[in-house]
Amino acid sequence: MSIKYGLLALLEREPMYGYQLRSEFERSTGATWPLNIGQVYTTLSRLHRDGLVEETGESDEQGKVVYRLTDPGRTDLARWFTTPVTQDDRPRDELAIKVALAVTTPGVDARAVVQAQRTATVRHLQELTRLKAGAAEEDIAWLLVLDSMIFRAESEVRWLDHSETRLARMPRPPVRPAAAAAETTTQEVPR
Amino acid sequence: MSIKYGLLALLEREPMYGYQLRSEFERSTGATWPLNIGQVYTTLSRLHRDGLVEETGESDEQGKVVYRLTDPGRTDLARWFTTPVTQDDRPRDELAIKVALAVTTPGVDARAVVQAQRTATVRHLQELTRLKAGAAEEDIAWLLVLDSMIFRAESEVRWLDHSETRLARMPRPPVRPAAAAAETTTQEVPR
DNA sequence: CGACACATGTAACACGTTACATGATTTG
DNA sequence: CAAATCATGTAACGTGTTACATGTGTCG
Repeated sequence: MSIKYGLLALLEREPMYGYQLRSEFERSTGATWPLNIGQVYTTLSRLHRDGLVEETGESDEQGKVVYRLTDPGRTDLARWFTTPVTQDDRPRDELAIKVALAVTTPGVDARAVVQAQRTATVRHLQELTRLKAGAAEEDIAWLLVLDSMIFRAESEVRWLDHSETRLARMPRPPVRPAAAAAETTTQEVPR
Repeated sequence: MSIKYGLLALLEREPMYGYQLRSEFERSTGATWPLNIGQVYTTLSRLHRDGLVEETGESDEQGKVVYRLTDPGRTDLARWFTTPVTQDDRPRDELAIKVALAVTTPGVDARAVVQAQRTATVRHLQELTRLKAGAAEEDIAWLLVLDSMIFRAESEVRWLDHSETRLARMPRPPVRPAAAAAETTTQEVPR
């Protein structure tokens, strides 16, 4: 969904062709989320099919297919901007799922998972800080995206620390991978 | 991807059938990310095709198709648990994209977007706090997921506030939707 | 000329959602 | 018995990625 509306927003600024849309999108978000060019074309064709964009007469130079917003497209875009993002819109959080399942999966040391992630996230945070130092002051969009990622990474580190202390005062680290699992449950052991 | 490994992790705990996998997954994550039952079956068939799970002889009751991890499946799962989530793994952040594009889209009041989102996120945060108050102390997985969402929502509010002040000391709120856009740029005006 | 960036598209596949079809078991 | 829940699956579609095919324009 984000791509669909990303393209519509860029077209609201000015009519554009596919290749241009990709570079503008990546410029606006500091190439944080590189946009696959194939997807731009398929998304554009769907937007065209649904009447949200139309081709300006290809009076332009050869090849380039320039698109422009239609009125329904403008309406849809305005709706997107005025409607907040809800929990249902957000994708599953892989990290949260991983840690949540780690605590109940036999043979997995949940605290090791948390610590490894913490190292990776802190490293990422340093990279973000470095990027921010070199960012142009007038590139507001990119600065906002950068800050967004920094805030998120910081909160992730805090959550990981919080999780570690919560795991520290817990019953028992799960038993060893292979041996000693049968004497408690005694389920039917195949082969 | 999270689903694939979610299923593998549950199967590491104990062999299960599809319907059971869905309920266990939702129980572990507090029904935060409801799991579509159709997807469970298609994912299971892919996992089976790729040799990561196998059917235990359907010695079980009629109907129920019970799956069990294979050794390659166990290996793949262990790799998932020991490899941190990187930036590339994460999906695009729709909110960040929305705000970033709002600042450069004519006719869109970026600060209104930020404020509307803030209201929605604070409301969500209250709901999460309410949920946490009623959560069982021993349900560690669900508590971790809840905390994860709380930490994230809090950081989102902080970022929105930060963005608002950044937007407040900015050149000019973009011009009105329709009129008065041509006298500055004088681009070719179609139709 | 040859390499590289620009530009458009298609095919194949993975993943995700919604909706439908089908039947067994449980329970009011 | 009727309705709800349990249980498995498929079809259609949207979205995203990777890879390929094809051609133009530019520059060393």
